[in-house]
Amino acid sequence: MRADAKRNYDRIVEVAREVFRDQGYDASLDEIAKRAEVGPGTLYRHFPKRENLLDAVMQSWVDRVHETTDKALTHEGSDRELLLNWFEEYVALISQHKGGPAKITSAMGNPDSPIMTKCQVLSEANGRVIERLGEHNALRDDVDVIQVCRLVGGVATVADQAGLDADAVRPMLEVLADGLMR
Amino acid sequence: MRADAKRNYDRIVEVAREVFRDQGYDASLDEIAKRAEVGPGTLYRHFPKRENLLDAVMQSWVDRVHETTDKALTHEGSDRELLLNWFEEYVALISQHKGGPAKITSAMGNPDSPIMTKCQVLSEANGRVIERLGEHNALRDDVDVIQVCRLVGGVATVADQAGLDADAVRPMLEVLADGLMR
DNA sequence: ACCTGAACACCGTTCAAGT
DNA sequence: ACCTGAACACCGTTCAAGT
Repeated sequence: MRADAKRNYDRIVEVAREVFRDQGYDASLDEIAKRAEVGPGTLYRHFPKRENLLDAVMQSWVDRVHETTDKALTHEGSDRELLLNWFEEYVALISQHKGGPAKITSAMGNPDSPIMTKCQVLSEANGRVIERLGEHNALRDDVDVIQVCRLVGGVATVADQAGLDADAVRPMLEVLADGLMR
Repeated sequence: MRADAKRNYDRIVEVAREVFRDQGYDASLDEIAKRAEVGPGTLYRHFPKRENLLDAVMQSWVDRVHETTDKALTHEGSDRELLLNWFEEYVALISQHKGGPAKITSAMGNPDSPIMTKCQVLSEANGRVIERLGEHNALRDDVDVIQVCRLVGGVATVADQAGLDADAVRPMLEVLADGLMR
């Protein structure tokens, strides 16, 4: 990649991260191009679909997912508390930007999505937690990782779109945790 | 209301019902106006916000909600089966149009939404089922009607946006049902 | 090879003119 | 009182011209 191309690429991603944070995932691409001081064509050259830009923005967020999962697995307390705590972290992880929970959760399990690799990161994180609880025989034996992603993602999506706070989300996650445990 | 106004109102709603069914809730209002053979201003006069049009389109659907609830309450079988069967009907009811589950579920509990009365119909329907199961002491005593609407609506939203079929939805509803029962 | 920015298409929304 | 449709603003997307 040529030096000026890389410079533009980085500027666009940096600006997009700010704009998505402030205005959500449906923010105007035109404004992102303007703020990054590039023509709209340049943005399209680097990111043919909006989701390609989302994927680039989420790149720096992968590390945080791993850290959060590591930390959740060291949780002291009952299996139920561990699971519940993880679900809250999961909701927080995918709710960084308005509109994020819906986009991420609907892409989950779709191999053609531009954000597929990010979905895999989340799916694997969930897998680690489920596996740990599986060692204790704490979960139903028919639980599917992707189903759990969709269930918790569904709660996050509703919370995001209805503007619910953590206090309103918690009891819903409790229902999920109870429904998933033996 | 003047005769020509009523005629236009009815035409718009009729056309909108078809277009929403074919293209989902995000269909172009311009196209609806064109197909109904009215100017865009006429559509805006009758329906200042898109959701006012949704509300009018959903009017004829209220009867079906009541019928479906009546039928679900006569279900022979265990409490769990009754609840599960009702959840499946609920998902079907709010999934008539693409984009519907998200709009309806995020409006749930918001008194300012133009589709508030439709949300109340759904909430009351859920209340009747919960009350019935409450008589048998089958449910946790801390379940809130609106939480149930959000949980089942969240599953419906994810299914709608990811294009999942009934077979993929069922196990998720089972988790919800199990999590809600004692 | 990459960028620019004019140009196009589409959509929501408003409002002056008309009946 | 209601309708019409031109007009405006905004946005995504493309592509010929330029470096």
